[in-house]
Amino acid sequence: MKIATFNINGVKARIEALTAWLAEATPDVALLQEIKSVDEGFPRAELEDLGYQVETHGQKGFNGVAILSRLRLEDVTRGLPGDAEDVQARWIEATVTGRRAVRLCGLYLPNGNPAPGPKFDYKLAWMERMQARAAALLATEEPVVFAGDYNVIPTPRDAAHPEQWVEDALYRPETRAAFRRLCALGLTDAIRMRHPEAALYTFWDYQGLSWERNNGIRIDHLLLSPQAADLMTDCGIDSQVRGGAKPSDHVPVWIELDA
DNA sequence: ATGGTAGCGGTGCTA
Repeated sequence: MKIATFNINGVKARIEALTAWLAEATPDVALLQEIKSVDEGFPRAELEDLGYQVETHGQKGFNGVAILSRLRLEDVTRGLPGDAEDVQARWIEATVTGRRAVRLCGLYLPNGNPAPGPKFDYKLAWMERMQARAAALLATEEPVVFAGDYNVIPTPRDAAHPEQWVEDALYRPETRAAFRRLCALGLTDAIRMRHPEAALYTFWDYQGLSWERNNGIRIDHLLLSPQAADLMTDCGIDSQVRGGAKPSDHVPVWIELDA
């Protein structure tokens, strides 16, 4: 079972790039972030025509997450528990069953800039809520995958120029500490399990010739429960997508599970 | 060097 995460930065602007990547990469499941669309505006038919079940959690203008799956999705839930006042569409869950059932969490973690400030406070509070949800899911001892745009640069190795990020909400000590607390629950960073030392990135800014200069950061992650980590046979980053036509500023990251 | 790019939606915000 191939599971990918992709921040597509606007699903309507990206539908051609998205369908081209799906045809090439053929993931069984794609977790999308920043669809920037309400549910009614999502280009559902184009993706259903490729054989995908489509589950969306949209919002007008900003944010928004979705799951595409060629295998049947069940028990779909929308929204991160823990704050009834939070209207931002950043979390969706579903169970996908191949030879085994896997619980999927698709997430778009808040950016948090400028820091300090209310947006940074929201980011840290959101990470605390994710901590609670992850702990609850880990207690099931089932395979669980937490995939998405974390807006977290975990270590200096995850940025081409870490010194440029020291004041940024993606790299501040509080952010990195919250990410480490998540990992300390027993989650495994799929890419780092397979490639502990490599300079690998998933985002290159549109500005300043970042792609041409490989001035990237690694902020899109798949964190695996112990039972999911046991099933992983491969993983990768489709960085070539960043060089394609009308690209997102993020690229897909994927895992293969023996499930 | 106080800019620069992109999406959404129809202005300024978000990233």
